[in-house]
Amino acid sequence: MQTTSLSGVSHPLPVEDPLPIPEYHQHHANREGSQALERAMLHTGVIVSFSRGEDIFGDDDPADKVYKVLTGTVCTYKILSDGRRQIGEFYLPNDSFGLENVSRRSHSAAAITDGKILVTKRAALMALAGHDPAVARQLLILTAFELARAQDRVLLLAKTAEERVAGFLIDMTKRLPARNLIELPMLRQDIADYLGLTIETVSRTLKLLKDHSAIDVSTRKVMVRNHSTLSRING
Amino acid sequence: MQTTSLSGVSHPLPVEDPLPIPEYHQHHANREGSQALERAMLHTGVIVSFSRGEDIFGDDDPADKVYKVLTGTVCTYKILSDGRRQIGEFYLPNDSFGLENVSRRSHSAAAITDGKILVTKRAALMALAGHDPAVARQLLILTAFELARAQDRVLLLAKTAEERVAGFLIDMTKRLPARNLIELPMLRQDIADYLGLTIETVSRTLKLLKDHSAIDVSTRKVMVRNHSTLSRING
DNA sequence: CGGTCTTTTGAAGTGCTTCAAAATACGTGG
DNA sequence: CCACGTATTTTGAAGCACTTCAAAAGACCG
Repeated sequence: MQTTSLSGVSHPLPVEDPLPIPEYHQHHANREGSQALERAMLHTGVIVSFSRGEDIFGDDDPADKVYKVLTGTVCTYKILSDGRRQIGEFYLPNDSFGLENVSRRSHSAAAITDGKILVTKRAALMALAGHDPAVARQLLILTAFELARAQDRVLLLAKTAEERVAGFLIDMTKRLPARNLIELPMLRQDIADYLGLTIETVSRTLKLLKDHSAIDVSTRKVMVRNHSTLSRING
Repeated sequence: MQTTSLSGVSHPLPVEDPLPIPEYHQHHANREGSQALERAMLHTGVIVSFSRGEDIFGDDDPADKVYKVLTGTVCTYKILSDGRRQIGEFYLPNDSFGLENVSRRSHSAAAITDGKILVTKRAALMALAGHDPAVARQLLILTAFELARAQDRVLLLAKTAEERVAGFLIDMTKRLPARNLIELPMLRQDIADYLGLTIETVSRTLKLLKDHSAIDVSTRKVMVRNHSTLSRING
């Protein structure tokens, strides 16, 4: 297996211990087939290291690869005409991205933190899926799962600032390993660009949630004090 | 094949002439496999007639079926806590929906106009996909295509009212058969709920686009006068 | 510690919403 | 085909949630 680095430094990468898989994913990466796709990607793919802020692919690049986060956090984003940045999605360890069926990217992807991703040619995966139903099945499940994610995001963006922030935090508790302590890999600006708000509104809204005794906030950590309050606010 | 009606009236349904397929879809429903899934769905599925306003499935229903619009227009939607309705997506003839990987629906689906849909058990499709790679492939392509759609919607909702309406109209020109004359199957309120705006803002914004000589508007038709102006406004 | 980046806080501005009502389109029975 | 009642769309004026602009406070890192 090749190992390359976007920053030009090559990392010989030992195959690591299986990463802890959040419950969220275990539920979907279930039964037969789960390992088949994993093996297929590891076999045909390349591990790439990246550092914070680095671009992984650009807007309008050919969409011929599929990605899986091994460590670190990645986001897709697009710069709007007025200069604002909208983040499409955050991808945490074990999340796959780049699954959408387009010829060219409509988003860019960038690293939120240092990390490693597994990069696989889509065509190679499709070929494997063509004669291994387990691979095909798992690829479909992943894609259909990402679809549900994107649909939930459409709903989130229809809500008020307080509901968006609450929804974001609830989603994070489900995606991160520790249930009540959210260790945020991203900055306030990233959260703002994800929720379609300004950084000031995010800051003020977090304070509001804190005043409602729903959470405790520090710069990079959010402690969920009252999950039901948060859920109620989420709507 | 069975034929049922949600309105309780049974329609004996002759197999109709092949529906005109918009270019948009031809591009993706290409080559080998396209017919395989189509045949699979027709073979294992049921055709259901519905009339305007009727619900096709409800929020929290088991998500065990996949749908394809034959005629008419369908939308998925969710009622938010404050009573507002957010439309997830519109589905036009030949569009598939309900592909997302969840156990229960997070949206409801309803008919925007009278029409017919093809309803297939997801499990049946998955079983067929398990021993026919062409079916599996086409199912993945459809799902990955729907994913790209949903991601584009996230971007749309980040924009200004004028950009949203322009973007909506451009999308419609791509999805509907006639290129410059958009025959809207939905009401202003549906458009508003789709774009996360109020009906008043949609009305005012359409007028604005008309004043910019980008379009002509009547109640159920929009004529695109200047596609490049519309694209520029879209951002 | 000193410098820089990030976050918070405050005050004023604005794009969209809300509320209200007129104008128009639509369906239906006569 | 017209008249009438209802549903939809448009238009106007006021309000508000979030943004913008500005600056202080705090966090991070060599």
